Amino acid sequence: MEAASRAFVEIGVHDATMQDIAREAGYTAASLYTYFRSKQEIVEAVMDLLTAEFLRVFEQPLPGNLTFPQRFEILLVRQLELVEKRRALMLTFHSAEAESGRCPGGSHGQSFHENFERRILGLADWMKRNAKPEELGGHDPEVVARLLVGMVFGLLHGWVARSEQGNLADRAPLVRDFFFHGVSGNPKAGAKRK
Amino acid sequence: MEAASRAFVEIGVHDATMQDIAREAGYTAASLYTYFRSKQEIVEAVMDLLTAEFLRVFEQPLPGNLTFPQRFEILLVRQLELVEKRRALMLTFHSAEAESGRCPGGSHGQSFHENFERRILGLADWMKRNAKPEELGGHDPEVVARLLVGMVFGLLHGWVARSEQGNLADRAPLVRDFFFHGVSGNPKAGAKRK
Amino acid sequence: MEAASRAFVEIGVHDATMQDIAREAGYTAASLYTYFRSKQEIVEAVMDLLTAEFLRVFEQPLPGNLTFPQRFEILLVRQLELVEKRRALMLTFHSAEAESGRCPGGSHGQSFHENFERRILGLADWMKRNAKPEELGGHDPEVVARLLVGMVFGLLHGWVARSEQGNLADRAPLVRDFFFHGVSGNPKAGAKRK
Amino acid sequence: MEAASRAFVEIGVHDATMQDIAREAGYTAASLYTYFRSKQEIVEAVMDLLTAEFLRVFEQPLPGNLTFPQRFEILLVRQLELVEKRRALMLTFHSAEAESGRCPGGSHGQSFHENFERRILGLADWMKRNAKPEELGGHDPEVVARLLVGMVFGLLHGWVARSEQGNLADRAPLVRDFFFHGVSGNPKAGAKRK
DNA sequence: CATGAATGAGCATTCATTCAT
DNA sequence: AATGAATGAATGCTCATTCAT
Repeated sequence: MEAASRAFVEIGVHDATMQDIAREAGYTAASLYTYFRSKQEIVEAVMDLLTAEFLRVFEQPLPGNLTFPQRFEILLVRQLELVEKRRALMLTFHSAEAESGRCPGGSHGQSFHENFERRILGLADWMKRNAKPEELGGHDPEVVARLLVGMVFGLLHGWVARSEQGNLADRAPLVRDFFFHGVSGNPKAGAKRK
Repeated sequence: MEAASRAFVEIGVHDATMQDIAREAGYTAASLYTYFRSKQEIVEAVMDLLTAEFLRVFEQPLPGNLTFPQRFEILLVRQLELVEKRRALMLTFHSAEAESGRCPGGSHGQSFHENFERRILGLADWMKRNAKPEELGGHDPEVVARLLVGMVFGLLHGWVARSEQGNLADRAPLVRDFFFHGVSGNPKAGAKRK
Repeated sequence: MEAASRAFVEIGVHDATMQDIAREAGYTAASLYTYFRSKQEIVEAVMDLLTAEFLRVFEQPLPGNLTFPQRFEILLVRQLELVEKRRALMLTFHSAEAESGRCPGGSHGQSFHENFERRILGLADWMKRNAKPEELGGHDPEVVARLLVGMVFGLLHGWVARSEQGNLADRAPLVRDFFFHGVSGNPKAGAKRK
Repeated sequence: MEAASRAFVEIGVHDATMQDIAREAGYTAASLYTYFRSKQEIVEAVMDLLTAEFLRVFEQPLPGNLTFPQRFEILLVRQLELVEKRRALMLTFHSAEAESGRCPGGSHGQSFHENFERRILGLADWMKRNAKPEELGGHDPEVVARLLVGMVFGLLHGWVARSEQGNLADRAPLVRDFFFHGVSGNPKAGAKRK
């Protein structure tokens, strides 16, 4: 699966052939079928692995006596670090989602779509456990999660598009401020941004 | 190109064959080559069309005597309406981005990636023209645009994932509030949301 | 047909499309069908034209009071000049002969093969009319013609292969000597060659 | 490659499809790609094989104490036997030379043209090693080789055109005489030909 | 006479997958 | 467990040819 990830990143999920994956793994294509029933199964396994990494972050323990904004920032940094670490793979999957069209037969398992949703629901769940409703401004946690994941996706996209240097995680304060106060900024803290 | 859009949506950008596109258009595959040099050219033409639609919104005139938040909301509604109208196509393209791998040669024209960026830059430009820097909280307009487009993407994703009923444009107030004040909500207006 | 010749030379008989020929002629492909029933017919027409040029040389009058070797040299120069003038086309056709395989149906008319033979038979006929049997050493005129045309083909090939400068016709004395005396040279004249 | 040769002969180099070659070989078309990267590669491999056969003849040892004419005749017989054995394939290739037009890029490897030249140069080399300059009448060995190969080509052409019976090798004495003495014949031996 | 538009028939090539060894 | 060999099923693209205008 590590090898497959590399192949997907370098060649693209769809364009990577079984040969490519096998070469990366040091096997022949035929051998892959000892471990996976199909290419689709490999794709899904790699996707699942990635999603699992994200979900695991939501379950990592946090220091007990923190406020929601403090816990939020820690989570955000962890997520951004993970995004950064897996950025190539994430973008690759973002590009392969509908590859198989509208699920002919509806049977091809975990699409990227589904994985994206699982990540959002995981975050929404974390929100429910870590924030009181009024700390989310009364918003539906799932919607909030959706907006946040979207924002991170937007950042990721720009980060890659411009081959930006520096850590994506450095953007955490920006995202945190935006998340809590929007463009109006933190009125209590006063405006002091880049 | 209308036919191609339909085929892409139904079958997926990659899986749609020239036969599929042609059938949808009432032609044979060979005929398509009278108008496009390759399948890739069709894909790019459709992408460009979609991007052009978005960019056009940024140039539509707005009533003169409006505040930035008011102008913002109008733009947001227009964008959301467009997203809604083209939702299937957008999701399809979101899934086909890296299809050709890591751009061997870097020459295959307008990828989805590029189109996504053009949309963000178009929005950033609109921000510069319509908001004073302090109205964006001093943030870089491009970053703000990126976050906003990301949020909309997140909403679109959920909307489709759950085959949500109702207009996506109905979410405009939600996004507006979130954009200006984050989860903390509009302190002046008081918190009274669903 | 001039345009077709150009297209054949530049692109190859098989690879030249009707579009190519038409472009060269200043027409559209469809228009060609006003004058020729098929591409095959164009190919044959061009071939025939070339063969006719060769055959015409065999009918050009020669000064009356010349010896066979003298007449031979004049003919040779004329042939070589023609070969030189049409060298590109000749080589092109040499490359397209069996293109259509073993004549499926046997109906596709004048192949290059046939044209090659017509040229040989024309030369054999000229030999019969211009040389007494003993002047050909008692050889069958057709065989002699075949050997001679072969030699010229060999020269042409090398001439093109090495982009040789100078006139091919300059080789006439060489070929004449070889034709009459082989490598042993003209015993009467003594050996004085390059 | 044996199968490819058969297919080329029967159907023509260009018209033979991968299917044809595969069928002849008892495989499917896809299987051919296990051994050759493209059809062009097959063509070149078969050409090379043929050329190699010819070149090998030039390296076969000859009895030591023979005169040049005697060695020449032995070589000639061997060449003619090879031409006879491979006649169909040779004629097929003679027809496929310029198939790819004027070598766009000039890189498509061994064309027939090149193979033809290699054969001539091989013969020229043999001449240099086996004949004293005066035995070639002072002629450039390459030119002599070119003329000789041309003559053989002319004979081959006629042999096939008329589906001639009998061995092509039987013509060796004819070619030898012509090569050494031209149409004037061997003055020492007196004229006694068919 | 000329052509834009359209197409049927092909063709080289790719690739996930199978299976005997 | 591993693979060399093989393939069925596609797929993008080409091109000679037709025909209504």
